[in-house]
Amino acid sequence: MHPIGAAARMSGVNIETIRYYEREGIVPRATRTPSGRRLYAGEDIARLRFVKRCRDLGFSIPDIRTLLDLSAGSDAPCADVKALGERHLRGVRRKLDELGKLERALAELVNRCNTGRTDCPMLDRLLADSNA
Amino acid sequence: MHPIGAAARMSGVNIETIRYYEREGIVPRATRTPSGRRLYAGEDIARLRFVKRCRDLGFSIPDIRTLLDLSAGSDAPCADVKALGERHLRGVRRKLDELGKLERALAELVNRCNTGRTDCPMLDRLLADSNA
DNA sequence: AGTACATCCTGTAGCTGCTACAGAAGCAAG
DNA sequence: CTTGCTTCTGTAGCAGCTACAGGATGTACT
Repeated sequence: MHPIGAAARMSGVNIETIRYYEREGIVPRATRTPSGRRLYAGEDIARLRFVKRCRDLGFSIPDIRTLLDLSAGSDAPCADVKALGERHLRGVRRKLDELGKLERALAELVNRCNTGRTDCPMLDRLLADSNA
Repeated sequence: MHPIGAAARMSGVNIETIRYYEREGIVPRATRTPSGRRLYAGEDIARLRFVKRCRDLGFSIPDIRTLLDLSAGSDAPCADVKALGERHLRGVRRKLDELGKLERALAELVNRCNTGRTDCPMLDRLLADSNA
């Protein structure tokens, strides 16, 4: 059984975030020492690591709750997990697309800027009356 | 002079957000009718549109403040604008890169999932002890 | 004049997912 | 027994809005 600092190091989730997850019920309330300090067993740390990996993949907290529920159920949840993953993937791809467009627009604006001139093409564009 | 609803339609910034921008000092306090309603002139709406375009390009509120200051100054700020744009562009590219990695990792996980099996490769991966 | 309805006002609270304190207490080593 | 690290609870803050509540105002129609 490890105190929260060790659990943080082992899971990669920082201390404050672990406490936050506990408050939110993403991880169960940790057992406590008589003085009230949290203690984590291997499976608790595994769960933290699971949450961390999901977060690193961009899953939202509600999605992670669902994934945890699915992983706890005894039936075969692969279809549900896959569906959730695909939905999330579509969201990621949409964002990627939007960010790509944004990058191109921004790069074009910045490229127009030839330092040393009095007027600024980028500002002019941003200030323009129309959207054309 | 237009009331806030018209200003919102014309600028593409929604009403609550306009009020928020005023509170935050991103746009100056609008003139009021005797009864206290906001009135917007053409230049006010242009400023809102400027802010909107910057937001659409992903600039932060503090950055937009800077851009507004630069556009208000009488000297040639193109170098500064360009520098700010490039800094932001680097951030966008970094995000794009991270999101791309995430997309690949997620796609790989989802692809492993062949519905209909009892175990779920994606869950297994997320639950695994190691990071390998 | 009355009335129905849209628009607007201020002020405050909520969203996401943490992060950062403050102030107090416990714990381990020398 | 003191020093210094860790942990505790509870609360507030971040970004950038968005969504009320509860009230006032404006406008159009009868």
